[in-house]
Amino acid sequence: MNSHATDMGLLTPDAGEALLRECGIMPTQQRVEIARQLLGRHQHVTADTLLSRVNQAGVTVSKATVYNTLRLFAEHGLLRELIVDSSKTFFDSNIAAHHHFYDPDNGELIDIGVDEITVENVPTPPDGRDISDIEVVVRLTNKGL
Amino acid sequence: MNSHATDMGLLTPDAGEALLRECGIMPTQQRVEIARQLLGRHQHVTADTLLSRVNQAGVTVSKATVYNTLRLFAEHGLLRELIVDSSKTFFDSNIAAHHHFYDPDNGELIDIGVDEITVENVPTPPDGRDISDIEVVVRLTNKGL
DNA sequence: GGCGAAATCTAGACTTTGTCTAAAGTCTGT
DNA sequence: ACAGACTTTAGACAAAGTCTAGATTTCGCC
Repeated sequence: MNSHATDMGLLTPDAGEALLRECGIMPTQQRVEIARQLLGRHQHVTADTLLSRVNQAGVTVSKATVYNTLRLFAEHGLLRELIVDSSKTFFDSNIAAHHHFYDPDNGELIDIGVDEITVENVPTPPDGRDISDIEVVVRLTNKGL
Repeated sequence: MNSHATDMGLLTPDAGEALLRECGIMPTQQRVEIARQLLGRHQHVTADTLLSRVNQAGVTVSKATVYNTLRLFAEHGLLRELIVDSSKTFFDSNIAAHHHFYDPDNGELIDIGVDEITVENVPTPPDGRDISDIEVVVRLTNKGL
C-alpha cells in the first residue's frame, strides 16, 4: 500500500494537489476532488458517473466543471478519451499505451496491454498529417446470440 | 462500367431493388433510394448527410426512416457502423474487413486495407463472450501542431 | 384490379450528451 | 485588503438519435 492512495484507490488530498501542481494545473477544490476520484487507480469512467461520484463524496461540482476538468486533464496527459460507443464518451485513467475489449451490452471496458496484441505495419498517413493515436477496439458479444 | 451503377456511383433503381430482395428486405421506395445512394460504391456517410442527399434526389424521407433503414441495412450486413468520433456516427458501405485513418479536424475517413496493416495475437475474450468485431482507428493531426 | 392485414413511413415531441454564457466566487501577488 | 485573472455555477442551448401515434404503402390473394 502506498501513501498516496487510500485502500479504495483514491488519492489523498495532498497527493491529488501535488499531482496537479506538477502539471501546472491550478489545484482548485473541484479539480483536486476529481483527481482524487479518478487518478488513484486505472479505471474507465463517463462524465456522468464521475459527476455523481464526486457529488456523493461531498464536494459540489457542476456538470460544466466536470467536462472542463476532464478536457483539461486530457490535454495535460493525465487521462485519455476513449471513443468506443456512439452514445457516451469514456475517460481512461490508464495513460500507458494499450487497447480495449468493449462489451456494448453492459458498457464494460477491459484493458488489453500493448504487449498482449500485435499492431504493426501501420501505413504512413497521407500528405501533411501525422499519426496522433492508434486505438484498437475489440467488440464483444455474449456467446450464443 | 457495370450495368448496375450509374457513372456517379449510384445503383440503378432495379439493381437497388434486387439487392434488397436478395437480403429479404422489403424494397420500399425509401429503402431503394437509400440503397441506391449508399451501396453503389464504397463511401462513409453520416445519417445527416444521407438524409439531405436522399431528399435532394427527389424522394421524401424522414429522419426516423433514415435511422431505421441504416440500422436495418447494418443488421443485414449491407453496411457497417463506424465508431470513430464522439459526436456523430458514420456508416461505411465497404463491408470487407478493413480499418481507418480518421482526421478529426475535417471528419475525413480513409480506408486502410486489411492487408496494409498487421493486427495479430488478439487475446481470447473473457468468460462467455466472443469477438464480434475488431476496429482499428488511426487518428491524424495536421503536421506541426 | 381491388381488398384487408401487416409492415412501413412521417412529423414532431422527446431524451441524452455535451457546450456555452453571463454572473458570482476564488485565488495570488502586492 | 485590493485588483486582476482565473474558475465555477446554473441553466439555457445545441446536436444526435429515439419514440410514438396516426397515416400510408406494400403484399398476397381473390
